[in-house]
Amino acid sequence: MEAKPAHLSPTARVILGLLAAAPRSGYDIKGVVDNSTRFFWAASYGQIYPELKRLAEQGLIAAEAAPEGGRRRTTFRITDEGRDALTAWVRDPDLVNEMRDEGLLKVFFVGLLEREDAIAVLEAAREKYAEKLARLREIEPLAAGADRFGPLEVLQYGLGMSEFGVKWCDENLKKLREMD
Amino acid sequence: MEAKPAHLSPTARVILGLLAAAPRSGYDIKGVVDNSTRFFWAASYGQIYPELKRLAEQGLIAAEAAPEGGRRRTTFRITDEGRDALTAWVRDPDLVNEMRDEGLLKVFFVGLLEREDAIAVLEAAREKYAEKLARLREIEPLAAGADRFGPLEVLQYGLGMSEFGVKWCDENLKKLREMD
DNA sequence: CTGCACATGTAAACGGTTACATGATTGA
DNA sequence: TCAATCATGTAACCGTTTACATGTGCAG
Repeated sequence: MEAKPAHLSPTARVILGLLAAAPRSGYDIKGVVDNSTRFFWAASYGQIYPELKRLAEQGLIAAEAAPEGGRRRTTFRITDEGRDALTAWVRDPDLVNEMRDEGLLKVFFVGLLEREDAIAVLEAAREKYAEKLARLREIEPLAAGADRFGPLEVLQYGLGMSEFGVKWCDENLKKLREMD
Repeated sequence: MEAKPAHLSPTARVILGLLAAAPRSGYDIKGVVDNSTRFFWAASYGQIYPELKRLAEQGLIAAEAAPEGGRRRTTFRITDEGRDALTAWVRDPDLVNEMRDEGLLKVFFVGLLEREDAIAVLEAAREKYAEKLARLREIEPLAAGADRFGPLEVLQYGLGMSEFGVKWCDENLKKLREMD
C-alpha cells in the first residue's frame, strides 16, 4: 500500500526541485533561485525559511548542521518521500497558469493616452524586454552547463519570449508612429 | 497646485481601465475581464466588489443606482480624479513584472523523470499552449472591434506567445525523442 | 576596522482565491 | 417549475513581499 504523496505548496516545489540536485542551505536556495528560476518563479527568504521548517516536519527533507568556517549553517537534503512528492507533482499534467503582466495591462489601456505618451509607454516596454533578454544571455552559460534536460530549455523559452516581446514592441511603435 | 494622483491597487487598475470606456456594474466588469484581460490579468468577485467600494470612497469612481427590469443594479462611472489616477499609472514606466509559470517550473525539473514521463509532461504543456491559442482566436473578433489602440495589440501578443509555446514544446519533444 | 557576503529568521501588511450566502428574473 | 443568468456581497484561508532584527567571518 503506497501513501499518497503530500501536497506541495508553490514554494515547496522550487525548494524540493533544487534540493533534488544537491543538499543546500536556505541561503543557498535563495542564491540559486536568483540565478535561475527567478525569471519565472521567484522566492523570498520570508517564504523559504518557514517552508524549509514545514518540509522538515513533514519528513520531505532532512536538516543537517553544516557549519562552514565558524559560521552556523543548516543544509537540507531531500528524503525519499520528498522525491516521491516532487516527481508526483512534476508528472501531474494539471496546472493552473494564472499569469499577471502589468506591462500588458498598460498597453491594453494605452489608447487612453495621447500618441506621444503612448509611444513612450511602448518604448519603456521595449526596454524591459531588451533588459530581460540581456540578463538571460548573461546566465546562458550557467544553464548550458546543466547536467539534465530542463534548465537550458527553459532559458531558451525565456530568450524566445523576450525576443518576441522586443519585436512586438517595435511593430507597435511603428504602427503608432504611422497613425493619423 | 495639483494633487498627486492616488496610488492604485492592482485590481483598481483593471477596474478603472474598464470604467474609462463605459460605466458598468461589478458584474459587468467581471464579465468583461473574463472575455478580455483574463489571459494576463484576472479578477474575482471577491476582489471586485470590495475594490469598487474603496474606489468610490476615494472619489475615483461614482456609484449610481441602475436597476434593469426589476433587478437591483449599481453601475459605476469614472470621475475626473479617477481618470487622472488611471492615466498617471499607465504613463508611469515603472513596473514590477514578477511572473510565475508553473509549467516552466515543471519543465525545469522534468529531467528528474524517465524519458517517457518527461515526454508526457511536454505533451501536456503543448496542449495547454494550443488550448490557449484556440481560446484567443475565439475572442479575436471582439478585440478586432476595439475602438482604441491596445486590446487587439495585446491579443496579438497572446497569439504570438502561444504559437511560440507550441513550437517550443514541439522542438523539445523532438529533442527528447532523439535522446540516448 | 569597515564593509560586504554569509546566514537565519519573524511580523505586519497586502492581495487574491474560494466557498459561502442570498435573492431576483427570464426563458425553456 | 426549473435551470441559468443576473446581481451583490462576506469570511476564511493561503501565499507573498517587505521591513525588521540579529549575528558571524573574511578580505582589503
